[in-house]
Amino acid sequence: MTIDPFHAHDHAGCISSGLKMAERQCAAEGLQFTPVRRRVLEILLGEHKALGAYDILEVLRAEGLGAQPPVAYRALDFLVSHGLAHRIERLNAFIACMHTGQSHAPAFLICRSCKRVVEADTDPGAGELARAADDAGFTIERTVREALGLCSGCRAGDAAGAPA
Amino acid sequence: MTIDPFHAHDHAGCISSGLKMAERQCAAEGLQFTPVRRRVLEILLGEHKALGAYDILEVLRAEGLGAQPPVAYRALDFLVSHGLAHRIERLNAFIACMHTGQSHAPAFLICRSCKRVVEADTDPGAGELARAADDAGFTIERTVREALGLCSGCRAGDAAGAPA
DNA sequence: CGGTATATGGTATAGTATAACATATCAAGC
DNA sequence: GCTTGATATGTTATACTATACCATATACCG
Repeated sequence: MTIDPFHAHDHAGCISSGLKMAERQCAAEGLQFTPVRRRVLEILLGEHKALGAYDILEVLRAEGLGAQPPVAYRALDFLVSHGLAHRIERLNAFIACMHTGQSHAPAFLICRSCKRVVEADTDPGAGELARAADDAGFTIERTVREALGLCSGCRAGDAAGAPA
Repeated sequence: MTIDPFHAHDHAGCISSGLKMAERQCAAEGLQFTPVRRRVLEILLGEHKALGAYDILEVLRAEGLGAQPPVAYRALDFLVSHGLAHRIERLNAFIACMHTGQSHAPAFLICRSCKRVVEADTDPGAGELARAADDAGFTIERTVREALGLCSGCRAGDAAGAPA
């Protein structure tokens, strides 16, 4: 695991290095890293939480970068399809990738109390899904692996409910 | 794995035994297995595919069992919260449980071609999510594990597109 | 049989996502 | 530099998914 947002870290560094990685990748692959796409990634990098498409749209709208849902969805589709962001199925929401460049099979830990999400990089060939697929002769193309629960900080203060 | 819907099996048996298991469990736990709940489970058992809440509502409506979305969602919530059905996050849809009674951490294999879904029962303590959670001091309460790809039958006939 | 919890029926609305079409911009070759 | 084809943006309208809320009915228990 590279960055653990459940604990203290250089957060300004998350944003700037995330943007730099994305610029480099887009240049290398001949992709257009347009202002809207860049800004959406920046918004996602600004939080270690998953943001809904409409949360992002609200920001874009306030900044005059686009007012209609397709603007946000298109930018998110671009980021997700090039591995710069991930969709969290359980939350119908999106989060910046924390492992850009590495080929990975991401898994996510989602804290129900503080809402933060950590991306854990895992071995694509390992795990229960791969074993079950082997047994059934099933060819995996994409996996969704998300755990909900409490991060260590929230468990300390809160065994059941959800404060902020 | 108990039943593999990707291959031939006694499908009438899926339905009748699924209903019987549910009756038994509801009786044992003092739950009301009402007509709507029973019918929704039966509809789900009739397919090894995930059905959307509105697909189910359509059937209920045609049969005079309820016409509004909350009717379907309430029955589905009941079934899911008692382990008689599962929600497939990736599809925003629902499927009957194929392992009723066993305490389990289900994982799903979803064929993008024939749309069938198989439930694989796995060891809750194993896998990449559990390892990542241990590393981070995270307490898992629920997991989502879904793989998308091609089942063996569909891979044979179709390497890329989706026929039926 | 009266009271409390649970289930049903319904209206209205919130939240998530995409189809379809028009316009603009980019990137490359001539 | 201009044409051309591909890519990106802007917008309208609508489809799909889900829940809050209120009223009524039924079930279960003392």
